[in-house]
Amino acid sequence: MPKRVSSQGGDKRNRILRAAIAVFSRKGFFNSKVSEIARASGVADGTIYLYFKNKDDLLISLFEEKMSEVVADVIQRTASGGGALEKLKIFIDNHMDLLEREAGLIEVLQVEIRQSSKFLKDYAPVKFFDYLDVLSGILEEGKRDGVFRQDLNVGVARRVVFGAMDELSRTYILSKKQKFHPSITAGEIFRMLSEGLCAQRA
Amino acid sequence: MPKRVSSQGGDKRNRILRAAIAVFSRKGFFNSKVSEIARASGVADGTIYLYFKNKDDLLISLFEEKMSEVVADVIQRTASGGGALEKLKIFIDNHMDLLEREAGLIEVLQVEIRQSSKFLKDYAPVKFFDYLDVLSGILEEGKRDGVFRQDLNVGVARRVVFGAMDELSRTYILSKKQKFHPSITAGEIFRMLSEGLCAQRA
Amino acid sequence: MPKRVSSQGGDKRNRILRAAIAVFSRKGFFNSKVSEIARASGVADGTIYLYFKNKDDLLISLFEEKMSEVVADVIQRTASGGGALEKLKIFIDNHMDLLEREAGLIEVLQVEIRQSSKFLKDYAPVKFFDYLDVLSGILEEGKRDGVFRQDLNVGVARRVVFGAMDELSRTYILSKKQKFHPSITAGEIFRMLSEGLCAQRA
Amino acid sequence: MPKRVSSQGGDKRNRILRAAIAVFSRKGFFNSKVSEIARASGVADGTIYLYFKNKDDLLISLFEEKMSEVVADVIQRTASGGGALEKLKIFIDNHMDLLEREAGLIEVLQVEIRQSSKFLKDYAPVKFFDYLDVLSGILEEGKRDGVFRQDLNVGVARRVVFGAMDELSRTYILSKKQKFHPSITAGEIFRMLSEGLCAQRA
DNA sequence: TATGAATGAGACTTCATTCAT
DNA sequence: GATGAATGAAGTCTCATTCAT
Repeated sequence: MPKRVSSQGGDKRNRILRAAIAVFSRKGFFNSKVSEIARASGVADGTIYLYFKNKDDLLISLFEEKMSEVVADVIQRTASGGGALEKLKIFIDNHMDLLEREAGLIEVLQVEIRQSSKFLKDYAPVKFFDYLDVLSGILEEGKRDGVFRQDLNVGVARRVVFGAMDELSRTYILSKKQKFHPSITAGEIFRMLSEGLCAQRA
Repeated sequence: MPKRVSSQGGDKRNRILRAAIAVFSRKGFFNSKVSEIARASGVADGTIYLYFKNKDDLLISLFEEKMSEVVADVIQRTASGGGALEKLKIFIDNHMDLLEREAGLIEVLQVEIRQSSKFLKDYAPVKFFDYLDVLSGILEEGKRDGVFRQDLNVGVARRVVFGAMDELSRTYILSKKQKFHPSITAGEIFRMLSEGLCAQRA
Repeated sequence: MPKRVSSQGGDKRNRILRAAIAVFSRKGFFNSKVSEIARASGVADGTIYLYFKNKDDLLISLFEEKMSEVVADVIQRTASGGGALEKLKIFIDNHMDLLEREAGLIEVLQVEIRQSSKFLKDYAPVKFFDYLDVLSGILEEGKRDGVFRQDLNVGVARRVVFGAMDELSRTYILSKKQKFHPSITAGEIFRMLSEGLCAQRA
Repeated sequence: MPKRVSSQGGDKRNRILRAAIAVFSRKGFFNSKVSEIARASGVADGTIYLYFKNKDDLLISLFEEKMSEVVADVIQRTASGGGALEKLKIFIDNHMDLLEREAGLIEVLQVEIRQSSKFLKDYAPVKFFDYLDVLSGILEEGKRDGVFRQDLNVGVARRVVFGAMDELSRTYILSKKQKFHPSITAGEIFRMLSEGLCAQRA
């Protein structure tokens, strides 16, 4: 297996990864054929097995590597936020913006990875937890600074935030009419999560 | 094809449906074999095809029928709530409670059906929209009564609510340690959505 | 198994036979389903097995019984012919006329029975030989009376006659435009076989 | 799909085709299993699908390709005949001779292809018509040259000739005792068709 | 006799993976 | 490293036949 870092930038391994995102996002993991990814990458079927152990490994590698970039990126972006609330806004904006910047990737994550824990033996989506941990960090900071409620259960809250973003992502992806523009929706989500649904505080 | 309505409750069609829920929820749709469902139902492989057109149809039927019951049930339950806020609480409580009452079903809905729009040709998960529509009704009522913010975007809000519940459901299902008990979590979700994350209103 | 001769005329066994002809002639033996024949007969699937041992037996019985009628009929018809030549003409006319009187039956015989010797174990199409024997009889009579050539090989000749009629039958059946009307064609066949292709005798 | 033209004569595609002829001719199309053809070809089941779309395609390809050779060959052979009558004799001799040279092929053509028009959707046996067209050409030539009757209906006549040859072929194939030797029979057929059955012209 | 739900063997076909070149 | 023809295990589905009613 060739080393991951190649001398050339437009490297074969990356072409396969990119093609896999495209194919998986279009047809789903189980309906995608390895030969299809090979064709889309411009390599032979067998070549894929020089870079990845098998089809499962292709999906996992894809997720791990791309998610690493996403996590590193969102850490940097939120770092520039003044306070927890602003950081949360950046996080949400960024997530929804990924829908446009990395449409295929998000689509794969949406449907494939979240069920992968069930189908792929012995796989824990570490990078997904890293992503959630960024959220936890923001929420903790907010609690510490008195911006968020002191009795906030961060474990639940981070899932509420992620779930909201994620569901709107799915809506966006599946909707053919594309009713919500992701960046506009991001604002709505942010307000709803920070202020709540109620007209006035109980 | 035998008639759908049988005099006995423990009818063959239902046995297949129940077995399918169990198998699909354990291994996922694509990893489930029809023969496995047959074995679990105590019928021959061919018998499944007397009641369902094919494997896809089994999944869709399962979803449509079980979701119909869930929708009818939640409509009735929320009807008893005094105001929109109480109805919302009931809705969320009920959703999280389904995790215990209908564990397998929820698991199937989680991972399979929601992606089905992509994989199953010409299938729109009508019953899922019915479920969301119940939420919309509650949110609209809340706006009308001044309980919820007047500028609430119901289309986004219902997805935020559903996404939050759904993500916590997944967390619950996938977690082997079962950190959050669903009913306790329901309270957290409700508070977070109604009041927001912030310590005080901006 | 009920006795073949039933008290009622419009008997169940006959309904099945008639339906089988219709179905086999439309889709061919291998593409026809027993349940389809049952439906077309207005009986239950299982009922067919009260009258016939299995699907093969249905085909064979159909052939034997209908062919018996055809043979008996053509014997009677040719008996009225004055000489061998006239009898031959009657035989050919009758064969082509069957295409209209018993379209489905002829179609089944065409494609199914003649290969049956290969597919159906231990089956000799006795009735088909009876039919050919009628032809032999005519040819022999013609030789005896000096109407046909003395050196005629009857074994070959009867096959030539039958093959010609049969091929034109197939043409008629398969042709959607129905170029040849069977009775007109019958005349052509008769002339060609009796006089030959040549303009004048060598 | 591997390229059709291989450098070696004993190419994989051809091995499959040859095996298919053997198996189809022995058991008939519907009773032949793909796995049987694979075994007879010495390839894996899946390999067949690298060269042919499906089982139907295998039959059709077999027919088209082999029949092309037969047509090309008979065109060349008849070309050497002096007149229409001699050409007709060559045509008939050749057809009967195929029974020995290409026994399996003829057997497949006999039973399978001629019914295929009914069972295989959207398939017209073009090559079969090409074969008949060679006959038409000979008959037309004979009419033009005054060798054959001027009032000969070529459309019917070519079917009479073909039907006669074909029926004798079947007789030969099915007969276990092999009463008629094909080449001897060919002479009988030729005489019968050219001169007719009658002792003297009516 | 008649029914038709149930059976289950077996067929076709797909496709992840391998390995000789 | 790269190829892609070949493999063959495995899955979905069909349908002739049975048998309890």
